[in-house]
This record gives sequence, C-alpha cells and structure tokens, in this order.
Amino acid sequence: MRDGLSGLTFFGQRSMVHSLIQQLVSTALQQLQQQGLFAEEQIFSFQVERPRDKNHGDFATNAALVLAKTARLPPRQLAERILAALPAGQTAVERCEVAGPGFINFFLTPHTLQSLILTIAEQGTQYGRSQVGAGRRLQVEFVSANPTGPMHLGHGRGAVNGDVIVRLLQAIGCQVEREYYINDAGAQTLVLGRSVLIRYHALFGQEWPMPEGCYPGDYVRDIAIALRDAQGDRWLTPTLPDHPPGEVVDFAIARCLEWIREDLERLNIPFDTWFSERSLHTQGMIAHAIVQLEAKDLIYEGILEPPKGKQPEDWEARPQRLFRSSQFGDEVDRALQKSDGTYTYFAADIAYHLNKAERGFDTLINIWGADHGGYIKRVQSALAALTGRHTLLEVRLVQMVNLFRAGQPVRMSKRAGTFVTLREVVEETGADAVRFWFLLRSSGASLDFDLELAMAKTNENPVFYVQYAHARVHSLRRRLQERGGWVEVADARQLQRLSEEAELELLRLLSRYPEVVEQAALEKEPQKIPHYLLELAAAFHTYYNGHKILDEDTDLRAARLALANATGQVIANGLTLLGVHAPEQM
RNA sequence: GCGCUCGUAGCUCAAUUGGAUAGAGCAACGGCCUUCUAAGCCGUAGGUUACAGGUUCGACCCCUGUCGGGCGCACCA
Repeated sequence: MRDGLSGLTFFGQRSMVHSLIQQLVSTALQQLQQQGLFAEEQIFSFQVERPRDKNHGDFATNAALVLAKTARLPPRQLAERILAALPAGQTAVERCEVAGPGFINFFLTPHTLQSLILTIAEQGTQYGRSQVGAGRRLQVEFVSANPTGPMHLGHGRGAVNGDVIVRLLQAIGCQVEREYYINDAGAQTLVLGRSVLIRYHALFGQEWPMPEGCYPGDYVRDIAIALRDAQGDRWLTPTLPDHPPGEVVDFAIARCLEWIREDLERLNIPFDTWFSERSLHTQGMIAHAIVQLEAKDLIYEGILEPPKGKQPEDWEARPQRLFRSSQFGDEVDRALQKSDGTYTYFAADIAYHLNKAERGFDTLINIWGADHGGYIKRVQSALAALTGRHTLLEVRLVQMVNLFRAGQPVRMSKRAGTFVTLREVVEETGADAVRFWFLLRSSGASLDFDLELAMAKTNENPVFYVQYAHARVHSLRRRLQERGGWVEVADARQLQRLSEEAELELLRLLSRYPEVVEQAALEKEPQKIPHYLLELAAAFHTYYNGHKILDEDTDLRAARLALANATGQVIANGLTLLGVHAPEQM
C-alpha cells in the first residue's frame, strides 16, 4: 500500500469497548485451541467491526467465517463454539448471537451506551481526537497555484481539501506541516510580466496588441495600475522588449501572491512554508539533485520515441538529457533539460522533492489538480531513485468544480471576461458554505457547487442542516436558562432514563465519531466527516421532533438535555475539524 | 493508441476499503405546528451497482475483457 500510515490502523487506539470485544473473541479462540480445534501454531486474524445494519448489534466479528476452513467446521457451527467459549463476567455486552452466514453479533448494554455521555462531557473539544498517529511527521503540499492570476474554484477545492487533511492528521496526533510551492521561475512568469507591461504602456497611451498567449484578464490591468502608482513611468520603452524586466515580473508575481494569500486568509487556511521554485535554481539545488542521479548512473543523453497514436505535428527527434524514470515505474524516461539548455519543470520538481525528503518527513502528501495526474509516476520515480522509497510520496488528485446558480450552469469564459473567481464565490456565499461544500464529495469526483443552494436556509443545504442542529441544542440551553437559571448536569442514575430506541441510536452514532475521524485521517478522505455530521444531524432532528427534551420530569429532562449537549459537542467538534463555524443561534 | 480516473434510484451522491436485506437528499405522492426554532419531522414509491466472465464462505469494492464520460500523453507549468 502507498499509504504511509496504513500500518497504524493495526495498532491503532480503538475504543475501550472495541478492544474489549476483540479480547473476548481472542480468549474464546485460545480456549478452543486448547481443546484441539486449532493447531498450536495457529495465528488468529479476524476483524471486529461495526455492522452496517443496527439489527446486527453494536459490534460484529467475522472470526468464524475466516477460520471455518482451518477448523474444518461450517462457519455457523464454529460460531456457536466460539460463542460458548466467550468468557463470562463482563458487563459491557448485554448479549451476543450467531447471525447470517456465521457472524457473531454483540449488543451493548444501555448502560455502556449511556456512559458515553459522561465521556463526551469530560473530554469536550478533545472527544474524537487521539494519538494514533503520534510520532509521525508529515508534510502536505497543496494549492501551489501559479502566481500569475486569481484563484479559481478548483484551486479553492484543493485548498480546502488539503487544509482539512492536515487538520485530520493533526487530530490523530501527527505532526504536520503545510507547504505552498510557488511557481515563480517558469516561462509563464515572463508571460505575466509581458502582459503587465503591455497594459502598463496602455495606461500611458501606448497601445500594443496583446500577443498570442498573453493573459487578457482585468487583473493584469490592475497590476499595471499598481505598478504605475508605485513606480511611475520608469518602465516605459519605445518598443515592447523581448523579455520583460525582472523587476516588473517580480512586481507582478508579488502582487498575485498577495491576492492568493488574501484568498486563503478568507478561507482561513494558513501555511507554514512558502517554498520558491526560483530558489531551487539560485541555490544550486537542482545541480545537487542531478549530481546524485548521475552518481547512480541514472542520467544519459538520448532521444525519446514520439508518443504513439497521437503524434504532435512539430515533432522532431532531438537528443536530450534524460532521467531513467522508466526503471522506477514510469512509462518512459523523462527530459531534464530543454533545447535551450535550461532545466525542465520536472528537473526543478526532482530537486524540490529531494529537498522535502532531506527535511526528514515520514510521508509527503501532495494535493494536485486532476490535470496533473500524468505527472505522479515520474515524481515518485525520482524519489524512489534518490531515496529508495516508493512509498514516500502520496498524491491526492482533486477534480474540477462546476458552478451553478439555481440549478443552471454558470457559463464561464476567460476570454469573454465572465470568469468567476474563488473570491467572488466566497464573498457571495461565505467561507463556511464554500468549505463544507468543497468537502462534501470525495475529491476524486467532480463537484457541483450551486450558489443559491449553498446559501439556502433549508434542509436541502447540508451546511445549514448541520449548523441548525447545533443551534437547536443551544436553543434548548438558552430556553432552560430563561426558566431555571442554570443548565442541569445529569448523573449516571438519571442517564438510565435514556432507554428509547431513538436515544440509544443517537448514542451509537456519537460513539462512532472517533472512529470516523481516525478513518478519514488515515485514508485522507475528508468527505467522511461531512457525511457523518449529516447523519448525526438527521438523527438529532428526528429525536428533537419526536421527544420533548425539556420535560417536566426533572430526571428525564436532565438525561435528555445531557444527550442533546453531547450531540451538540460532537457536531461542534466535527465542524471545527472542517474549519466551519458551529453557530449557537441561526 | 497508451496511462490515470470515474460509471450506483429519474437527478446529486453514500456505502465502515472484501461483509449480512446497497443507503441518504432532491424531484413525485400522502401526512405532522394551541408543545423546546415547521429553518424541522414521518410515511409511500423508486435498483440486474454500465455490461460479460473470473477469484471465495461472501464482490459496488479485487482480477480479465467490453462499452461510455473526464483528464493527461517529447523541450509548457
């Protein structure tokens, strides 16, 4: 597996109850082993998991199914034997039974579920956090949008996804750093500089046509105005120079970066490190990487085959300096230098990732736009060649965002100037809505973002739906304070009043939260949190609708309010993890 | 042509990474406000998981092939 953390699940902290059941089954199997049902050297690998269907209990094990063959018994018979051998005397499990093809289902006592409320109250904002990933040092590189224009929605989605992956990993105890790679060295920066220079001259009455490939957006004019305001007419020339002055390029890049920082700030996304591509060139890091590859005899002068099937028209065979990436899983070898002798983007990327590796991270995670998918293998190849580790770099691809308004697609065109920027969308709908929606779908699938739906105050809007559930909890607290002046705290005796199925169901959901966080973190799949929160909010809305929480009965009232508070706490924890506010009032 | 990726209810998406009878929301239809926020809830209907094989106790998930959508495919980034 490429997941650098996958090993942790095995040793991962599970809930007390979960490990208790694991222990029960183990003990039973050992007893059967002593009875001669299994060979002495038999190693038991089975799973204790959460059944999908609540009728199948709180936990289930597949032990009998997995071990049926070696025990030479039909699964259900083996399950019966295991059941009979389970140690007695514990109080957490109310009953267990054999079901289906041979599962053993465990049903917890209400008391065990009820006591969860005390745990949540005690742990508060810490409930759901763990130390499963303690000792791991990771880096997540994300956004890394070119500083040549405003951020679009796809950038925003990558930004939010990366941000929450970091938060998730931190929630399980990992040490994580956020990094932004600034592409400030390539040809596109010169294009930006030239575009600005043309707009700049236009401000002084010198109109030149925009050459093919230059950036037409209004923001280029804004940069030109800023340049004029800051530095006057010092860059005026009678004719358009072949290369824009370095200072103009730098000015433009700095300006774009400033916008990007502002956009990220509005989404509440901080970075630890801003890494300049240019510094790789100026500080000899590319040469450093190439020396290492040469020492391993992985560089040669050669001519690449033209790509099969689809041939570029201007194809010409030419000798290039190539890296033997095909030895490390890439399809073909890749060029390190262009015809003019300068390094390719790939060469810089090798140096960059070598630099990351040298900084001693256990795992590198990159969040890239889906259009860079074809680039993964070559970077992984380079890292494997230089470090010997194929698993060091994990890349998550983020698919595009389609913008809608009231169900109708918003047509966008860069040329026509109808391009909708990330900033405009955040300003219209707010950071909470943008963040939650961008997290709702798995990043591998394209996402539809509807401007009106994102702001709707109905249950069609998942952001609202979850926040409203949280607000309802606080509404109850306010109402109680209005009446009695303080919020009651339930004790174990009162919590016994939580015996209805809807209440136990809510408790089961709450007990799953730490597992959801852990799984979302280990798999780097943030969308699991919004989906869980939607489920929890739905369960709470249902409960709220069918039960009077501020009941006349003091004990019942205390118990139900404690349950509501626990739910509110978990929703707040989940939303905080997503960087979304949990309002107390709506 | 090759590589990556996706294909699940009419629409938008889930499914504990191989578990039991595949679940939600929207749209459709029918209900619930003199009671803590109806900004909400309940019910009905909706499926050969694109298709065909294979692996095994068990497959939406893994393997092979086919069809269809997206992305990429010398020196750009």
